[in-house]
Amino acid sequence: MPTAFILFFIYSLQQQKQNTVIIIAGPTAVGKTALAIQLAQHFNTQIISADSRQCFKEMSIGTAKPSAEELNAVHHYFINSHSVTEEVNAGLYEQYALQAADEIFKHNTTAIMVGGTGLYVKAFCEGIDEMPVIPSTIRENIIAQYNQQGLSWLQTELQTKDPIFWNEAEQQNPQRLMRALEVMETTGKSITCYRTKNTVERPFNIIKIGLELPREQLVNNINKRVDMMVEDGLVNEVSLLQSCSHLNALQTVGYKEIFDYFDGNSSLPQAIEQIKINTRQYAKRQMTWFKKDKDIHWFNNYPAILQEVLHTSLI
RNA sequence: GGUGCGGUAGCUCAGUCGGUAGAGCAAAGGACUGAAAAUCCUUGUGUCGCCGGUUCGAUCCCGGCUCACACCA
Repeated sequence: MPTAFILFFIYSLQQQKQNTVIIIAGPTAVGKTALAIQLAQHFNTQIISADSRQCFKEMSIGTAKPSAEELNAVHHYFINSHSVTEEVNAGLYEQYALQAADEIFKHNTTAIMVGGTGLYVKAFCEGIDEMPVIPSTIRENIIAQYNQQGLSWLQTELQTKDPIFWNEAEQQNPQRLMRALEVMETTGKSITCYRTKNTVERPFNIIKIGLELPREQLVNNINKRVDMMVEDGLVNEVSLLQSCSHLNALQTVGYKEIFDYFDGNSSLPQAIEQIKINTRQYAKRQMTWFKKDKDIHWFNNYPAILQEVLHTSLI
């Protein structure tokens, strides 16, 4: 039983509440999927993905989804559950994942969550504040004006319309500024009014496990995986999505670089190299996020642990 | 062999009318409550090809060498 080492650790953390969600976090290409499936099989339970891109059914190769066999072996929530044309965000994810956990707890006391989207994991564990629904016309209008008039226009808008937010804002970050502006224009209230910083107590245990690899090894995994994606037909997958390239779902490593290639802005080898670089940077951002979470129990060099434990079955 | 152009940060290059240099990218670190595989912030990095000359002082001017590229033979 290769997951023995981590299982032993999980059992040592048993708590008072009946139900438990075991969360596997970590950077891309570290080996989260394989561990999650082993754990799910051990507990005879199901998996909730916490990945903001694998939920899209049109995007498979470039998002490194679990294989068909893996999906067959263990039921996954939030994989292939949405279309790229649908809006998916952290608030929606919280609701979706809580429901999925409820479903699983009907038949099991343990659920597995796995994914690299830190904000989604946080929304699930701690809750995310109720926010007003923004009419799409307001959002589109703001985006259009920003594209036309630039950052300084956005900055002036916020300075005059929402000075409370402005004082604590990332003043160079257009996405954050546009978000605050759309809330102000919709409700007349500052987005800061909606941020309670309260964390919700969930009616189940949460055990967080983080997987980490030495930098060099992770880069190696990333490079190999990107080459594999290309062999598996990444270019073709992306070509089928060309008409969707403007959608949020397609603002994704592995897709935007191939769009650049289609647009004649780079050669294919250049695009592939850029995917590797951008994936590396993405993995780094993931680590920056997860390292801040003091509840995560880290396992370094997990494959090496596996090798060690394979022969000394603890369970 | 001759002519031309070049050799400056890990990469692509800018620059110094002579006072030992700076952009982009990469890299490293960080932030992040409805776009989060997104978005944003911070930070280095150097025998300025080698040897000599002129000069108080050379990466810059001069001479030689060397390497790369292009063209001519």
